[in-house]
Amino acid sequence: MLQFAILGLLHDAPMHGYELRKRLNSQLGMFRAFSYGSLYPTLRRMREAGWISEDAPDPAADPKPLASRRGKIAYKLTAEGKERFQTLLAEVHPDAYEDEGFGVHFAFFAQTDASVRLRILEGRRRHVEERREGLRAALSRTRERLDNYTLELQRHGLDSVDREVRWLNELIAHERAGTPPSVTHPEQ
Amino acid sequence: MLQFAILGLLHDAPMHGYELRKRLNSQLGMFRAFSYGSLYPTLRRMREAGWISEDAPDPAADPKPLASRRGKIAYKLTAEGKERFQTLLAEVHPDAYEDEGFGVHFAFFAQTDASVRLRILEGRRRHVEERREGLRAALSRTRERLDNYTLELQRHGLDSVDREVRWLNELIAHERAGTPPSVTHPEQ
DNA sequence: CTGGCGATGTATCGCATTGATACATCGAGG
DNA sequence: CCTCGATGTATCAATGCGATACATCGCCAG
Repeated sequence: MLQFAILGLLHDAPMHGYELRKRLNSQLGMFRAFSYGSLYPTLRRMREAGWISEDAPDPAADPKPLASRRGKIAYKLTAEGKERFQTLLAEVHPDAYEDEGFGVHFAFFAQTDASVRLRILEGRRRHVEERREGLRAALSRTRERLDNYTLELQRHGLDSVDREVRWLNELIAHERAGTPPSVTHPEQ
Repeated sequence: MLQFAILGLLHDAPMHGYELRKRLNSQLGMFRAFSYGSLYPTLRRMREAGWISEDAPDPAADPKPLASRRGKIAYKLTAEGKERFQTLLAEVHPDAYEDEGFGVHFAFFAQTDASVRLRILEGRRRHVEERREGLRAALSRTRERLDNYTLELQRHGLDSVDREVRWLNELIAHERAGTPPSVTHPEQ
């Protein structure tokens, strides 16, 4: 998940951890927030796996006698890392239906095959529809037994799930027709 | 957060852990999912804090020689637990603006003072509006630089944030007018 | 020109949470 | 009778979070 997002961001250009975190939370963080506490351990694991390399500046001449000597580190993809990203892009893992995973995978849709896009969108729709049915059932089952606020909360939740289904339907229709999405409403 | 939710659910009636988890994910889990791995440790901490008691059936006659002997445990609130719930209901902690915290607190709005309801709704609105401005800025800043899919994702995110603001506006208006919410649209 | 302040940057620690799994009982139905 | 799904308690490794520490740099107000 985090690894997939990092691979995708570094695919464009090498980056420092700081920049990486900013983009994670602005571009991909619609559904998810990431902190340094998970970023740096993940970068270390990815380096150990050989996906990325750390481009540290020369640790040569160092007039500072202090023990804490830190330089800026530019992380970039290795050949294996690019390969790994392509593999992840192509596979339709169940994670791609979950809230977090879907957002990340969707953000890289422009680099994916049309068939993969369609399968992920349809899987996501099935996933969301299942949740919708669960909410609907809960709402009609517990109606009259719950107070207005709880009902309103459930109704709002059902509403937003409903909207996502419609959004997915539009995207799927575009995908089947072969036309790109989001040409319609230009600005709100 | 989890503790608050458990206190609220046990306030109605004693419950087993299994039932507790089901309700956490159906009634309160609109924004959040809970697993046993957090439920049981939390229940243990709450018992140690004196807020709940575990009503275990007699561990007396036990013909099974096996080491693993487990009985059903009914968790229920103590007097301190009820007191603790009232305290949490009345305080407007910053957590009440976050996604997870807001959903839980909102679910117990029927048991809260009108002034607390209003302050939480307004704090939530401010919080969501800030996120909306961030998304708007990101969208207009990166337009033209991103592909259609990423733009569509950001637009969808902005859209749902926008809808929540409108929802909160309605609720706040009802709150100020003294009328209960959700009387309007009866069914979708 | 200097002192502070905010952005950039790397890194770690304790704790909570997840997701998977194990184990156990019980009622319904083929 | 026997399996299957719901009910039920519980733990474990891996992962993530939130806070924090530390360091450099540019800018600009006093």
